[in-house]
Amino acid sequence: MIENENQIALIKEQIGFLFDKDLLEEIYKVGRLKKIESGDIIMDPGEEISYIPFIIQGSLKVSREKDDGEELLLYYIESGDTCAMTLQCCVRKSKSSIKATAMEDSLLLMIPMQYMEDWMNRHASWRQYILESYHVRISELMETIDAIAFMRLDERLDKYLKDQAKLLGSLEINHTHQQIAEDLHSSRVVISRLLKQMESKELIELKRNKVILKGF
DNA sequence: ACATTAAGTGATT
DNA sequence: AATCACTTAATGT
Repeated sequence: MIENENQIALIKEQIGFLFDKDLLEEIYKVGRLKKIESGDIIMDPGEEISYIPFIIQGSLKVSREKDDGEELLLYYIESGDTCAMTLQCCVRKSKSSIKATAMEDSLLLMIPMQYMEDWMNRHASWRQYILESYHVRISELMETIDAIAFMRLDERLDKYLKDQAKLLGSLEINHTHQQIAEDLHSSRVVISRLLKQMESKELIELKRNKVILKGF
């Protein structure tokens, strides 16, 4: 049960417009808030899922992961979003096949999944939200598939940096070359070289653990 | 000062 | 574009 005035105000502000009043009341009743820190893993492949997470504040990165730890970034989710893969898991009562990591300190609203079906039947705004959410997610998946299939790695890297900056609202990206390589499913050496190239074109500035975008 | 981790580079496939 | 092998630079203890 969420009773704190400030928390309710915050939820209302971030996702209130998505749902009708009755549903919001129910959300306050059964939901609970969870703070997570940058880098925390929210969901791991194979994990049973018993709640649906909504992002109230911050952002998560959703990636596919092989058993040997190799990764590929699928898309990001931010405030007002939920994770489509989670929804799918709830319906089919299957296990997660993706990994979600916090990109910054974030706040999640957790809804136990047993309400899913009931709300689908009783609340039009919930139905619509879920449908819309699938739609957006699929579009984003398409975009990353296009990027992998049709873009050269240097273009992908450029897009990656810009996406990252936009999402975090900062031109300073605090990632190591290794982490960037993992997101793009490439190797550290290759990323280092491409970044070096961009630096010599004065597009970016390189520091340890940091990439600074210039002039966008 | 030393160890550890991140980043840079030439050569090879 | 990836991998290897090695160097150099930055940072923590």
